[in-house]
Amino acid sequence: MTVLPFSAVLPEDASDGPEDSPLRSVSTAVAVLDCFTAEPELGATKVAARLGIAKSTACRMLAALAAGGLLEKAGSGRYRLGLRLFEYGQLAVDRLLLREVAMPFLGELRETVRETVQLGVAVGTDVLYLERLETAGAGLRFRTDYHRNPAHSSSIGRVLAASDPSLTAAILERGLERRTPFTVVDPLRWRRTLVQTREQGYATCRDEYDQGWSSIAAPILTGVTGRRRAVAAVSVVGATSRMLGPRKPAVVQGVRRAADRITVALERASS
Amino acid sequence: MTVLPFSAVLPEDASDGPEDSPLRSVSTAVAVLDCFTAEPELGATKVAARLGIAKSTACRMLAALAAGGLLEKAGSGRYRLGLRLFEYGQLAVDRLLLREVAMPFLGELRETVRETVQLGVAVGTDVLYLERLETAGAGLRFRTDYHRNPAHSSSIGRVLAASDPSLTAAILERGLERRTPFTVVDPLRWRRTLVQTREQGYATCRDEYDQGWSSIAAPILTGVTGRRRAVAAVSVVGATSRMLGPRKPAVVQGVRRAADRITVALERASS
DNA sequence: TCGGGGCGTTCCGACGTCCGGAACGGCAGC
DNA sequence: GCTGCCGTTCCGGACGTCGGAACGCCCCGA
Repeated sequence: MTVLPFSAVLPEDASDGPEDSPLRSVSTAVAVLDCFTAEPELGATKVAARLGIAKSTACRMLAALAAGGLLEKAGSGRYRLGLRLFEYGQLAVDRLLLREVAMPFLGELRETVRETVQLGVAVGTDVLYLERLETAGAGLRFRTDYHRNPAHSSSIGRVLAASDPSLTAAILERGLERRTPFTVVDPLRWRRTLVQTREQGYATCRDEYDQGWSSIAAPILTGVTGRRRAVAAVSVVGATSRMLGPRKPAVVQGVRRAADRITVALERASS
Repeated sequence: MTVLPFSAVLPEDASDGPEDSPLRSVSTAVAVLDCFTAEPELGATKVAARLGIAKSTACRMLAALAAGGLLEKAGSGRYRLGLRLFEYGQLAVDRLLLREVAMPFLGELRETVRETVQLGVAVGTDVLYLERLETAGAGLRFRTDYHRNPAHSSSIGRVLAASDPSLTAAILERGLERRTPFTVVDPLRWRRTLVQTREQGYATCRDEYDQGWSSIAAPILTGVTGRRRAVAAVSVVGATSRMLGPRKPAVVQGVRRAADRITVALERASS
């Protein structure tokens, strides 16, 4: 089992670029799948328009993907992502040593802080959440319907960027999109948050993604001493008043402790 | 949002049959993906051998899928399932009304019984677990590294088959594979468990999949009265002594109550 | 240190599969 | 009932794709 897949950074997004790789039909099939990230249900016409291919081609693609279970046919000729993708996805993360090792510590952290706990990695310039443990008794429930965030407005993203110059560059090149009035969109100020993150050993994110919600993250490190890099990060997210008020020191300590213990456990397990 | 994808039954497995659908390369690409359900890591040679295609073809397929993020390249030319599949999979289940509606009730059920709680649907002749809520204080932890079971040796599968003759037939046609000395492999006896399930309104499964572990399941129904069908099922799984001993009535009541409430909530939400 | 085997990758020509346009059939709305 | 929209099917021509063989690499054993 491997700690993490290779493409932790820049897995070549290729949102609309002309796929120049071989196996054109396979490439377009993947592009067809990608259409369903934005829209939950799509028909042949819309897919064809979005990809600039013939309607008949789109129709064949949809049918072929549905035959393989990657898509499923809804009633009126529309399609949606299939459950087989859920299976594959579960297999993919189950085989990640990182997740397996981190899980018990995430559970403990949730018990300690009684807030939502997350485990995230970088995928391109986004943060992908491999795990999210919710807690019942944390007042309002945190939104659970996303699994990917722009890295710049996330405490996990900040932690990951702080130890990875190429990720930092990629994020800045993509641009710091404003989500709330509090999102840090000035490159210089954003870079300063990274410096602070390195000094403190943890990152915070106050109201920058969803107003009223803040998070604190700490890095899970790998590599030899002196050249350590964050492969992932642990974060706690909750209402801003609970995160950055009087409880902040306790939360910070909990997050850092969990991340450090996962780091150690990961080293032992991958040896 | 839709309650459940269409292919709740028989999404055409086609494990090794000669794909007669168009888009041959897409079909083989899907077949390549399928190879990774059994093995976590594969190279071009093994994929080619398993599918009976040329090594060069397999290599191109792997490269194309990796370019799309569905696979990721491990160090030495080997590949594994990519994190993008995890994303797609999460999207697929997030868009299921069933899961969204069921979640709070599953959480409550876990608090009540303090055991692992599952939500499952039928996929072919297997049960696919859409959600599994573990509990910290339940003694030994239940194995968490699978998301798909043969339906015949699962209480959820029994509940689903009990209200679906075509699923029953498909399961029997595939054959009742023995997993433990307690697995019901006699078709007649197995049919009787379905009858009992219908009479009781819930199903049990004692030591049939993993010795020492048993489960109790109740159906989530849909459709008009008189012609109701189980689209999914809730189950509680734990050590056999805790499941089928003195606590059994309490567990049964809890499971049935949760399933009934999800049924009602689903009707209201999809109207 | 050297040689061999295994593996992933690349190259090439011939084959055949896939693309795009147009026509068909079903559905919903006006 | 008509009309527009959409998913699906059919067809011929173009070009992407397949399989075999050769290459380079790494690992293993001598």
